[in-house]
Amino acid sequence: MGRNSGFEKDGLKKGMWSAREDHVLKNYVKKHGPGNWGKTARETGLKRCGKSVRLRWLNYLRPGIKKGNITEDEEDLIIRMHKLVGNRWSLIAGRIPGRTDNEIKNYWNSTLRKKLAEQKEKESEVSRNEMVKENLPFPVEDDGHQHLTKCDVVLGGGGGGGGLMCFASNVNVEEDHQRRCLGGTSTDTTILSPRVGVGTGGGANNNIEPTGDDLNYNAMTWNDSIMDLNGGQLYMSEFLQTEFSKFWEETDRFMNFEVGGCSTINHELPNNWDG
DNA sequence: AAGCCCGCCAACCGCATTCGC
DNA sequence: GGCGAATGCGGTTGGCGGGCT
Repeated sequence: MGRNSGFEKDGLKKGMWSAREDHVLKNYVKKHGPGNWGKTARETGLKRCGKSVRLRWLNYLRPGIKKGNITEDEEDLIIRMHKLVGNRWSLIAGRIPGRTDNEIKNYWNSTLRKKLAEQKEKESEVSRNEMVKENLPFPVEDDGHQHLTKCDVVLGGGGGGGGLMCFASNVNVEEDHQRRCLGGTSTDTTILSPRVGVGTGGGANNNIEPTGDDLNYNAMTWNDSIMDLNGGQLYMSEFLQTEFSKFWEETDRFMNFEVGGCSTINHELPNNWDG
């Protein structure tokens, strides 16, 4: 498996690592600690470039590396994280102990992408809009607007104040949406019906407001939300420190969107839920 | 049995970012 | 601030191995 073992190019060894090379690298790192990979490569006499040495250590030799199949829980987390951050493999790997970005990337490209595509294919066979419409107290016509899907999470970065907040809306966003559409000023890209969101800090302009009425035309688009995260490493890192199991639990409780169409089912927030 | 195909995954590569001087 | 080296990251490559014909 993998590259062929031990051919040389420009005086540097390429391809698969031998057991002896692993042994040498392990011993060296044990003595001197990880890092300074160029020096490590030179002093071990491994005839590998620093990059190769670093990669071998991080992806294979480093203590705590978990080998073997990805569990269902891990897979679930990968899918959810990927929805949030996209191909940020190192970020995703950071939330899954013992797994490397390379492993997750490979797993995604070889297994999950295909799996999800098949799943989506199946789902598209069902007329979801019809199902959803049945749950609404008034007739709905599809207006082609972009809507959240069940697993989407609305993220907003806020200025000032640390910590995370999680909010949810208990307005009937569908009704709200229809009302605003009648007003004739909505846009195609506005997220019209967020039910649950997370943001950092409080009260900043670019937080998605938690009420349908306030969720106006300056609301963030989905892409804006992601861009905001990318632009705010601090917020993202704070977010990634959250207890995900609890977070998803809350998310699942309130997000009952179905894919496509105007599709919310009104949920009242529990009185004691304070986000 | 032999040849072919394809999925898996370790490793490579190029680019971006960070660090140290 | 500029520059080179080191490090980090994500896309891609390519060979092994198993399944299929």
